[in-house]
Amino acid sequence: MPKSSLPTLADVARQANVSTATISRVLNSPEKVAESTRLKVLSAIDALGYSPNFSAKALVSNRTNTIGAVIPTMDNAIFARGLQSFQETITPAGVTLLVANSYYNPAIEEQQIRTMIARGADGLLLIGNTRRNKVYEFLDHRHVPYVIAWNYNRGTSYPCVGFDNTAAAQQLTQLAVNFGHQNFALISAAQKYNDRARDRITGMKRALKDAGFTADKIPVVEVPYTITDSGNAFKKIIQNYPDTTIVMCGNDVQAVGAIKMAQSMGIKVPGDISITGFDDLEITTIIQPTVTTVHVPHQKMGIKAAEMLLTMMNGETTKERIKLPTRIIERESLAAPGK
Amino acid sequence: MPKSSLPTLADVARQANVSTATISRVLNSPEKVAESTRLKVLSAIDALGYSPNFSAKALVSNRTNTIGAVIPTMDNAIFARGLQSFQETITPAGVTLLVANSYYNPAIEEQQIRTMIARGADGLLLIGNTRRNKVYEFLDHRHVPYVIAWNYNRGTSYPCVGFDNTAAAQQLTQLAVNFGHQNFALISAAQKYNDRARDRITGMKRALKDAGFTADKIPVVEVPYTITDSGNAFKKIIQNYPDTTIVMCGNDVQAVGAIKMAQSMGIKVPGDISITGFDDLEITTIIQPTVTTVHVPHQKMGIKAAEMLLTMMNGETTKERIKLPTRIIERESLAAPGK
DNA sequence: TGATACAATGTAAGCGCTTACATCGCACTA
DNA sequence: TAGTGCGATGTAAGCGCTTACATTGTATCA
Repeated sequence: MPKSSLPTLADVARQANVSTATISRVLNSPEKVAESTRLKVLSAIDALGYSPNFSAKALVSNRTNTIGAVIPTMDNAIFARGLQSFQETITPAGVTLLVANSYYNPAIEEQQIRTMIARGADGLLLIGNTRRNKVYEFLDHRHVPYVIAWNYNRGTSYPCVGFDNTAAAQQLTQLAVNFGHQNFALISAAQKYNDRARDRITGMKRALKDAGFTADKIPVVEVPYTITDSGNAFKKIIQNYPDTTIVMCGNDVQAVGAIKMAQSMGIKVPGDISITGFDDLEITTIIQPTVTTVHVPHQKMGIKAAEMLLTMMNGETTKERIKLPTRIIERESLAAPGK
Repeated sequence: MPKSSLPTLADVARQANVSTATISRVLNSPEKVAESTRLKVLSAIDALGYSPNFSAKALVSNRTNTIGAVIPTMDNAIFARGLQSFQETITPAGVTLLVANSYYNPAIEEQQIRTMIARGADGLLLIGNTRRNKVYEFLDHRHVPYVIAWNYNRGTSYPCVGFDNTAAAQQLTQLAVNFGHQNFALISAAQKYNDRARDRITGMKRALKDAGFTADKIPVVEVPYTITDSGNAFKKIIQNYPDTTIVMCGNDVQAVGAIKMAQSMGIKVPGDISITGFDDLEITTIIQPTVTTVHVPHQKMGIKAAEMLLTMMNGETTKERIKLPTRIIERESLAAPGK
């Protein structure tokens, strides 16, 4: 791969008959250079088609203008959309996005974080809070700013922008209780390495407990965020717990899977069984019945996270922690049992 | 942002009592170093928590192990999903992904491409073919390998991996003709800067012409890929062309928007009006009626593109051009008129 | 008119790494 | 024993840039 020999600062300097320092100044602090010189240099740059070597610049300035994002997967609308907003915010600041996926696996995530750091990322966007303390120490030690998004964690002190998964889930469950439901079942993503999923379950159980139910007896099925897996989970629930009147899902995709399966089994939603989602993805209004869910400000989260990171990269030590509001979206899939 | 003073090669060398060259060898060609020395060096590296400086390495080796992807937007499942597969393929090869969006705007795209190059991307993933020749010349001149994905273009010679949008659309339209439809209307994304959209329209019109229709008279409404915009487009079509029996959309999201609007207007799909999509997104099976569409191998495209790029980055000059097959997926939204 | 200040530019060191080339020491051979 | 070859290691020259410091030229003032 001979990247051919591209013109360097020295080439431009020769062409313009000035020193390399002057070229550098024209590029980085033009006000320090006389108008006439600047013009001369600019035209030399143009003539040669010069463009500064990124690596050299990064080496000496210790800045890459790159932010690394380590997200679970892009194949989930909530992250794709949030990342899009994130990017739209950092691009105007001249910062570029480096992306890696963890597949909800902390070991892989840790590896990816190290990769990002090794590549000189000036900042990091991280999702949720399921990782070893060692990682934070590592990051702090390297003085790399980072922001935790998608979850607002009490009891931690990392800069973060998210929302209270627990409270939102609790609130939604409370609503279901008010509708008169008594026999709950939950479908969730694997909780072990996913604090958002875990918090949602926690919130649901908390509401149930508050309402006087024996939360421990509520069936919880853990499956990936896919329509098929969730459909199967729903089927299993109905078979094992025929009294169930409501299935609450940790995510809209799972809710859709459950609804689809219900319909194919001849079960009416919400007539026979109510189903709820979480995230307020577009599909919740496409399917029939539309899905009662929790609206989450994904885009806003991406934007806020970006702004915080940008601030921190400028040396200001924001240890800000932003809790964004969520809200229950009542649609058709949740109703009183038997209605 | 004092990145604190991280240990350098020299530090490790001092600690292990060898020269910097030896450290470098241990890292890059261990077989050239004696076992005992290697162990000594490794433990020094470990003790110091050393990790090589990416910029310095890149500067001297002229390699960043980075691939840049310039896609229209991540906020569209087809790109998000394709990019996910793309990434899954390059990661094991030690290559990291740099992402930028063009928002379907060639000027922005060009800017982003230059940014990627300036950052030393070793390869580029580009979508479609709507850009000035100058860009290709620029890329060729810099010897940066690139792959055009999402469209297979006859008449060009760039390495690409895609599918024949024209043929697929033509085939789908042919099917509609066979069903007996006579009054067509099309909903598309803006064609000007989107060759995929353009090709699909071309294919549709070609089929219509072949069937003896006056293709020029077919109404075509251009709107963004959103449910709302497409719904409005549908409404407009119905108002202006009440005889319409089928609305063919350039994308599944648009099809969903049209169906939703039809239903809210009391129009039966496909009874009163048939509607078709393109891409075979998941939503096509969630909505009722399910959407007849064209299946496109997004993931495979991402994987193939990654493989090609990886090959080219190793110096092999694959000018390969891969045309992936598509296939019509017949579902419920297309039927004979009046059925 | 000579001293002073400051704007414009140049000089050169050094960022952390790779690698061509030089050096060293030892086993092997004649 | 001297000569040869080779594996293991060291030396040092850059890669292309930024920037502290040095230098130059010119306007300003007493």
